[in-house]
Amino acid sequence: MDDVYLEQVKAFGETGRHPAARVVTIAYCSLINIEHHQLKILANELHWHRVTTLSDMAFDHRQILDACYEWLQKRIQEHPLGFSLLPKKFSLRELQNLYEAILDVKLDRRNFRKKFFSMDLLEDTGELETDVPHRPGKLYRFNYEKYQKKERRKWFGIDF
Amino acid sequence: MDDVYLEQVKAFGETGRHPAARVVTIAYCSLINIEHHQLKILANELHWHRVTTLSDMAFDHRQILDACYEWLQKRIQEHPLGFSLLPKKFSLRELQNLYEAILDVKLDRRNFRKKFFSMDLLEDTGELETDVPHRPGKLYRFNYEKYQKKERRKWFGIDF
DNA sequence: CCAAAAGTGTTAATGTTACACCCATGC
DNA sequence: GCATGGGTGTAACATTAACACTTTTGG
Repeated sequence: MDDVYLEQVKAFGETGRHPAARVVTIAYCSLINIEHHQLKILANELHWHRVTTLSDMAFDHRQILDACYEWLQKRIQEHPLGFSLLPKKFSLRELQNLYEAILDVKLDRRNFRKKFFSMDLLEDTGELETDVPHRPGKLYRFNYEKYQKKERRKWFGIDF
Repeated sequence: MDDVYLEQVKAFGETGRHPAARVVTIAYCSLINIEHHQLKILANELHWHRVTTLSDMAFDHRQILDACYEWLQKRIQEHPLGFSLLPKKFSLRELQNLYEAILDVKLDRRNFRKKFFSMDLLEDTGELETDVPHRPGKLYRFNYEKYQKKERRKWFGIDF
């Protein structure tokens, strides 16, 4: 695929990963909407899979996948990755669904809202959802520019 | 050096890092007590340096160092790295000094104490500091076993 | 009018920050 | 007895968690 934003997760370079030789793999992770991206290589049994129902993988590939998923769960809590997976204008429900899916938790709707609004990075577009069989939600846009300018504290607090 | 525990920080593989060819570097970070470890290679101008007063570095090595330092500052807040740098039995003052040095912040003594004791991973050895020109502090030991068994929550809270 | 999800506020619990006094040791 | 840093508790504040009712739309 072209034009996908990748972030590096980790390099895997243990001896013995591959039976034939020492192989170093650098794993990257990306959030992409599979509706909007086609796999270019259709050979080699290349498919999309659910993370919950994965068949056996070769070598240490399962470990790599697990490392990526854990990385993602942590990363998305600390950085605004998720928006690349949503349309430019999205409802809070879509955003929450995304977080719930990735983190595999249920979140309180009101507290989720408060949290995001308190970060002050979502802009009301003034538009509403359409074609929903219930009260339409407002559509928001993520303000990347504001996010960039925001000063991030180095100190979060010791906790382990 | 032998026998130092390394943790991987990041791989650097941009094109153009090195003028001659594409070079991939995998950076690792370790906390070691330079009193207890000798540099084995004395050629090649290999020395210890303070991070605060570093001369120019070749290629993108400064970026690598910065990435490592930032990684360390984050990592030490979430994982018990620091103890590898202290003697097995250490005073809380030593521990706090370590955190203050790495994070480059001043911390409140009482709150630091409370924080660590609330994690319930420090064991009182019953011993005291010696040869200090003031009231000696108690010596503690970090309980790695308890730390391992501790269940870590996946969910910390969205914040960016 | 019914179903479905949106929108909203308050309270309790928890965690974090700020801060001051007495104590034990070496000199 | 003085200087130095060790040890401790509390109150204000900030953050998070829990929780229920009204509103808007489509059918």
